[in-house]
This record gives sequence, structure tokens and C-alpha cells, in this order.
Amino acid sequence: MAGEDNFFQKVYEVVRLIPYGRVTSYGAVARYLGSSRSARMVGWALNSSHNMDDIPAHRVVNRMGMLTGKHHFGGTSAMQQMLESEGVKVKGNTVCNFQGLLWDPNTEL
DNA sequence: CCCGTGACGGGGG
DNA sequence: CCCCCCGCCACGG
Repeated sequence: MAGEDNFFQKVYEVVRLIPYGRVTSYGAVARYLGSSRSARMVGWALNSSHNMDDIPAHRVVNRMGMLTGKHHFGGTSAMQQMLESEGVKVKGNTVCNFQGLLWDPNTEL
């Protein structure tokens, strides 16, 4: 049914809500889902979201704002390209003004 | 079945 | 400030 109890489904639902031009972190999503220590599973879930084009996985970075998952987007700059195409600047491997662009489901939702 | 690994994060030394 | 370990849990070898 819609709203399955699956952890993966819940991850997808939250990630889908990340606004254009904003970003969040694996840990923030995990915390919002009630298991703050399962940030790793959030990454695993997004790993399986490659076929779903309605999941903006590129808007999820680690708690420091680093693009730790860029290697899973094909090239080495695909993730960065996607972010910059929506106005999110990336310096080196980190999102510029991360705190300012951070969309934390725990406080925003 | 045991073990290493991973898109993480917090805590401790 | 850096490094290591632990919790989490699915998967492949």
C-alpha cells in the first residue's frame, strides 16, 4: 500500500520533499525516520533509487556538506553538475553555504 | 556461516 | 585536530 513501513520507502518519501536548490544530510533523514544511527541505510536506500528518476538523491550529502556519494552518479562530476544546475555551488567536494541551504526534515517538516 | 565493506555519524582517545 | 571504534544492517565472496 501507499505509505509502506519499509525503511526504503520512507527514505524515498522524505527525499522527494527536498526543495529544488536545497540539500539535506543522510543523518538528518535517518533521524527524521526515528533511527538516527541508520544514516548508512539511508545511503543504501538511495543506492537502490537509481532507476527512479523522481528521487533527487543528489540533494543528499553528508553532515559536512560533502558529496560523498558522487561516485555513484556515473562520472565524477555528475552529482556536482546536477547541484550546480539548480543553483547550488560546490567548492572542491563540498556544498558552499551548506548550513544556509540545509533543509532539515526535523525542523522544516 | 563468517567476514569485509559501505552514499554515515557520534563518541572517545 | 586526527584517528579509531562502535552501532546500524544489507549484500557479496
